[in-house]
Amino acid sequence: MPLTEPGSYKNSVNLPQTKFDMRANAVKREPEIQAFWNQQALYEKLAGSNPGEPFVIHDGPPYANGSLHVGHALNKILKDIINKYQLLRGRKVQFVPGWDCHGLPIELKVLQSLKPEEKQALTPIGIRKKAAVFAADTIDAQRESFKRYGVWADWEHPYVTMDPAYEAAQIGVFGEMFLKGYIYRGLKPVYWSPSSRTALAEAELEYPEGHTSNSMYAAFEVLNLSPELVGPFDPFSGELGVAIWTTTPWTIPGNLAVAVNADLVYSVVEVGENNPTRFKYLLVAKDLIETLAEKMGTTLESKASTMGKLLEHCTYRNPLFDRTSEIIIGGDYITTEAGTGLVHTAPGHGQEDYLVGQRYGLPILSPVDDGGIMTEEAGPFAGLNVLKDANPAVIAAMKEAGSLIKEEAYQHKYPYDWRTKKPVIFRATRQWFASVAGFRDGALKAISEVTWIPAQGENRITPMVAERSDWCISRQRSWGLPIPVFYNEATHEPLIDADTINHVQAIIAEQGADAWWEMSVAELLPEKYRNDGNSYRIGTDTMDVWFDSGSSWASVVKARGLSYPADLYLEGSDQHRGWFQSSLLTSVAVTGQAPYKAVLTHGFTVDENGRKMSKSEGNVVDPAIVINGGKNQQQEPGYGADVLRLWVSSVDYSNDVPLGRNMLKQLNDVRGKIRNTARFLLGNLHDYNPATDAVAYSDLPELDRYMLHRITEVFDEVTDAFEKYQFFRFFQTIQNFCVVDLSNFYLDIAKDRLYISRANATRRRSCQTVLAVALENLSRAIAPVLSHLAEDIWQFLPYSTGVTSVFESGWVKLDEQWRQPALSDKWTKLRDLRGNANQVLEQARMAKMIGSSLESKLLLYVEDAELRSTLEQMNQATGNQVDELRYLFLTSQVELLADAAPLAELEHKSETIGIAKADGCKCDRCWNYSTRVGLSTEHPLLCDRCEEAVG
RNA sequence: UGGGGUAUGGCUUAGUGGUAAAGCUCUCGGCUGAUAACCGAGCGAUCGCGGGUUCAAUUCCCGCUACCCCAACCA
Repeated sequence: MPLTEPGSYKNSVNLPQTKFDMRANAVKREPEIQAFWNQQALYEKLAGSNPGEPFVIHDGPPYANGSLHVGHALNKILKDIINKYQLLRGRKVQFVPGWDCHGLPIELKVLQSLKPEEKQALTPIGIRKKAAVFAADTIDAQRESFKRYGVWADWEHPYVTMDPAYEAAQIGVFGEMFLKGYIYRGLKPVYWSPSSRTALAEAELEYPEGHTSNSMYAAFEVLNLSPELVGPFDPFSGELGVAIWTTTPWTIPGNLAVAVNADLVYSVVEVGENNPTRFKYLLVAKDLIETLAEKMGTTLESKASTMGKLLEHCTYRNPLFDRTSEIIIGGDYITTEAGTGLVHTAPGHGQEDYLVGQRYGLPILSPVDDGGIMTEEAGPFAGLNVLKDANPAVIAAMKEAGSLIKEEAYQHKYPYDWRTKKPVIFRATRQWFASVAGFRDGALKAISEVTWIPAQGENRITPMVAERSDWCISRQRSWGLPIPVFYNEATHEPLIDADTINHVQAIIAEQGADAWWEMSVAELLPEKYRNDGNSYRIGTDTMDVWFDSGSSWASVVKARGLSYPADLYLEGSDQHRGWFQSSLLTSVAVTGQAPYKAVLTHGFTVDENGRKMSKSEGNVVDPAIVINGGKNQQQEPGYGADVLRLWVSSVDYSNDVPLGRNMLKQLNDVRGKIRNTARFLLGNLHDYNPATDAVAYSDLPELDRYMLHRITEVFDEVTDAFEKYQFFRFFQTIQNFCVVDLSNFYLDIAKDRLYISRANATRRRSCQTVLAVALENLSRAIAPVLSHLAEDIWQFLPYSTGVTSVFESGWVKLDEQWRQPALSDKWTKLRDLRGNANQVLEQARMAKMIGSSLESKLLLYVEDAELRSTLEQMNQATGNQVDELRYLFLTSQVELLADAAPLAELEHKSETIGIAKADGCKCDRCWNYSTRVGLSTEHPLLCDRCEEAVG
C-alpha cells in the first residue's frame, strides 16, 4: 500500500529527544543542583582526592555587617570561577571563606538597638556578647547568600576573626612583632574621632565633598628678633606681628611655634587703612602680600625683606596664653599656595607639626579630651567642643586681643569618620604603634617579588608602603581583640613581655578574648607577676580591625596547613591600602615574606552609565533580586545565579564593571542560547553511545574533521583565557562558538544528516561523534562560570560517562590529531562562500521566489582554479553524503559553471552566484527537491535517498 | 589639589599608522521536524572633544572633558 498522504513520513525521521528543559527555570532548578552537589560532597571530595598540587586562594573576609551587595558577588564569584577551573584541572583547591567580625560598625549597631537606660548599664563584656551574636547572625545570612551564588567553599569551617583560635593566633602575630621590637607605645597625633571616641586608621577615613572650615588669619606679636635681624628689623620693633593662617582656630591653644620655609622670601609690610589688628607691621611671605592685602581690604606696603632661614629663633607671644614661642624652620610643606607662608604649629594636632616639633624638642600639647572637649589646660576655653563652639570662641578672643586679621569660610577636603560620618580631629594621645620603619625595606622587597595583576598594582602599593607613617593599631573600643598589656597601678608603666603574651594567648585560645574582661587580673597575669609586690590593671585598648584581618595569613593559611604564601589574594583595588597592605606588613614583620605569591585586583561595580552605584541614585543592583527576581517579576525576573556568574565572566573586571537591567536581560539571552545549543546536542545524541557508535577519526568526513580542528582552536582559546584570568575572552569565545560555529553552521547542516539518514548510517554516527565531543567539552568549559547549567547538561547526557558530575570529568579533552590547520584554511574559504550564497538566496527569498533554501538550485562560477577544483570534488554524484556542496549550501542542487555567462539570465544573482528554482519535486520526507520523487511505486512521495533510508 | 586608570555602534568585547571586527540587542524576511526555539538578511560607530607629528591617525604626542579608584599636612 503506497503512502500518498503528505506528512506520513514524519515518524520515520530521527528527531531530537531529550527531557532537558529549554528554559533554565533557574529559581527552582539551581537549588536542586546545589543540593545534588552537597549530597555528593563534591567540593570536599575533589579538594581531597584530586591528583594535582594544592591551590589556595586566601579569602579576604567581608565585614559581618548587613547584606551582600553586587560587589561582594563579583568578588566571591571571581574566586569561585578560578577555584572551579583549578578543580577541573585536577588541583586540590582549598578555599576557606572568612568573615571580619570585630570593630566599630557592629558595636554601633548594637548600641543603636538599645534603649538609653540599657546603654547606661552596658559593660564592655555586655557589648561584646551582643556584638558577637550580631556578627554570628550576619555570617549565617551572608553564608547562605554566597552558597546560593553557587560558590564552593568549606562553608562548615569558615574563619571568623572572633573565633578563639583565630584570636589566639593573632595575639601570636602581635607578640612576635612586639618581641622583635616592632610594637611601641607613643604619644603622637593620630586621627581621632570624637564621635566614636577612638583613634582611627587612615583606612577608616573618608573625605566627603563640601566641608567648610572656619579659617582664620591672625597675627602674633614679635618679641625678640634673631641676631641677624636685630639691625634691619629694629624700626618695626614692638609694632610687628607674624601673620599666620589656620583652618582650625581651636588648635591655637596648642600652638608652640610658627614655622617658615627657609628658602622663601618674607617681607615686613605696613598695613594701610582699616587695619583690624593692633600691629602696624606684619610679617608675611613676599609672594602672598597681594593676596593678603586683597583679603584684608587694605594696602600692604613692603618695608623690608629677609630669607626665611634668618627668621629662625625670633620669638613671639601667643596672645591668648601669654606664652613665648619661637619661629622655627619647617619644610617644603610650607608653600605660598595659600595662607601667609608662616605656619601655625601645634605638635599635638598635626603630623608635620609633630615631626618639626620633635626636631626642636617642643613638647606635645593637646588640651582636648576623648570627646573633643577642651581640657583645663586650655584655660578659658575649657569645656568647649572643638568641632562646635571652640572655633568662634578662639576667634573672638583673638579679635579682642587685637590679633585677628580676618575670618574666612574655607571649603576643602577634610577627614571624616567613615562610620559615624562626623569630622575627625588630629590629637596626640598615648597609642600603640607598629613601627613600619622597622621593616619597611623588607616590605618593599616582598612587594617586588609578588606578581601583581594588573601590573599597575605594584606601582600603587609601593609608594603607599614607602611613604606611610607608623601604624596606629590601638582603638579605644570594646568590640575587638585586646592589646595584651598590663599597666602598673602605681607608675602607669606598661607590662608586656614574652611571658605575659604567652600566658594571655593560652587563655584566649581556650576561652576566647572575653576572658580578658571576665577574669581577674591575677588570673590573666603569669605566675611570676602575680605576687611581685606590684599591683596591675589590664589595658582596655583593642586592636585595629585591620590587624585582625591582616593576621589571617597566620591564623588561617598557616594555622590550617594551607600553602603559605597563598597562591592568590583577590580583592577590589581599594584593598591596596587595606587588606593587601595590612597582611603584607604583619607577614613581613614576622616571617620576612609576603603572604601571597600573586595579587589579582578587580574594579568597582558601576551602573550602565558608568556611574557609581548608590542608594540615593536608585541605580543599585541587588544580587538577591537578580537571582530570585523582584516584586515586579515582569521588570525584575529571577535569572538565577548563573546569569550573575555569566555577568562576572563577561566584563573586563580590571576596570569599572558596569551592571544594569538591560545587561542582565542580554546576558540571560546568551545563557539561553548556550542552553538551547546544548539541548539540541543532547537531543540528537539520544540514541548514541560513544563506546559502540563513535566513528574513528580516520573515517570521519572532512567537515567533521574540520569541526574537530575548530574545537581545538576554541577550547585552546578558552583555556588560555582561564589561565590568564581573562574571563571575558571565555565569554566571547564560547558565545561565538555556540552561535557561529555550531548553531549557524555545523548544526544547521547536521540536521539533514541526523534526521534523514538511517539511525546507524555513517554520515549520522560521524556527526554524533563530533556532537558528543562538542557537548562534553562545552559542559566542562562552562562549568567554572555557568556551573549550574553545566551540571544540568551533564546530568542529561544520554550515555554513561563514568562520573557522576561534570566537575569530576576533568578539563576539556582534546586529541592532538584533531589539529589540522590546513583544513581550517580550506573550510574558512568554503564558509565565506556559504555567506555569499546566503546573500543571494536572501534576494530570492525577499522576492518570494523561494521560502526555504531547499526550494532552490544554486549556480556557481568560481574563477580561482584551485578553489574550483575543490568545489568540483565536492559536487560529484558519488560523494560521501557529507562533504557535498548541496549540503554545505542547504540547497537541493548545486551546479558549477564553466563561465559566468549563464548567470546573466537569472533574476537573483551576484557576480558569481545565481539562484534558480530547484529541479524536480519536494520529497515529503527530507524536503529536498529531486527529479527522482515519484519514481518509486511503493513510496511515490519520496526521493531515492529517502526511499533507501525508509526501506 | 595630586597620582593612576578608562573612554571603539544600544550592550559586552576585538583591533590596527593607511578608509573599523565579532556576538548580543534592534528591524525585516523565512521556516514550522531545536518552536516562548531555529535559519537568513539588514540597520547601526565622524573609534570622548580640541590641537600637533605624518603623505596618512581610531591607533603616536600634547591639552581638555567625563567617569572610576587611590592619595593628601593645606597647617
